[in-house]
Amino acid sequence: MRAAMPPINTKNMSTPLEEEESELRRGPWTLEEDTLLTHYIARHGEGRWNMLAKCAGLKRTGKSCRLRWLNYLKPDIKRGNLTPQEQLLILELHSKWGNRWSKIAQHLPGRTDNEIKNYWRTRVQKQARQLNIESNSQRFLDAVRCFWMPRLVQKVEQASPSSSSSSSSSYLKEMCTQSSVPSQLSSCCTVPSFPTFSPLANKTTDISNSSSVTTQNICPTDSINNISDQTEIPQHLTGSNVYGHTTLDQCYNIDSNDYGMEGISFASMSAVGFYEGTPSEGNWMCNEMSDDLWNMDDIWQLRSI
DNA sequence: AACAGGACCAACCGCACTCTG
DNA sequence: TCAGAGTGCGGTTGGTCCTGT
Repeated sequence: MRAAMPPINTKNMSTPLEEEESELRRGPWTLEEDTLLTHYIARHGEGRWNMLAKCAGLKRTGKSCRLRWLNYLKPDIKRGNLTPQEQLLILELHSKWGNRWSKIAQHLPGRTDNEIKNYWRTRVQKQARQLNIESNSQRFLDAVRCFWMPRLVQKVEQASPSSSSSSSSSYLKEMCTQSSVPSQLSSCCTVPSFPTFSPLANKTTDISNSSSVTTQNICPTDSINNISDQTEIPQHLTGSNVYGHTTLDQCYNIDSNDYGMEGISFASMSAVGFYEGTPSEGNWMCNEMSDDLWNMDDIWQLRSI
């Protein structure tokens, strides 16, 4: 992900004449506008955005000012790559709430709904396209939960074993301590328990020690999105939980240093019925996927067996 | 070096809901 | 109760940057 650059954009600066001609400015914000907005809010606070825009001397709509403040200028906005924890959280919360970006964003401090939405559209939906699966389909949701999320959990553990004090990992920890598996999550595959704050397990297990890996059943077959919107986050992820009936070896390559879907085998996908297509021209298997989540070598190797 | 295509992300749009007078 | 203003949200678009050829 590229670092967001300050909105310095002189070519979009209007001349006075142009400003007279068009009452309201549109397009990228200038540094001057950002300064005006920031200083005004620092003095008078947020709210009444239309009035604020006028009083601050901004030739912008109130909506535009609000969006700029909330998505970019607000002091607590966190910029830069989403951490594996955050990605995991997004996947999990999206599986529960769907495209409720603002609601999801509430659980990722410093991240905006817009940023999360962009992440979903550019990264997650890309995977769905390459799998020839509708990103809003249950099949894709299942794939995410059974294959992608466990890998993110691994990555989180490998990358920052002591990060449990962060807000997101604390949250995830909390998730694992709560239980109540939705009845619709019947077992269909087997995956390891994840250590500490895995949202997928309530057992603490060293993932690096395969002998200690325990299994649990989790299967997202039914619509997770149907889970009550009123349910607080962790309640559907629980101790016994979520991923279907293939073995650990089938499910993913535990030695992979990458995270996400990379390293997940075609065989395992097929085993649980996630992928029914065949590698062919134009589909995801034929694309180069340098930064993608599925390991092509594994896929072809397993297909040849 | 130039170009094309894709990825990324800031910003806009339209709609729905809430608030206020 | 109602109309208009304000606000929030999700979907979409367009510009910029990156990468591969």
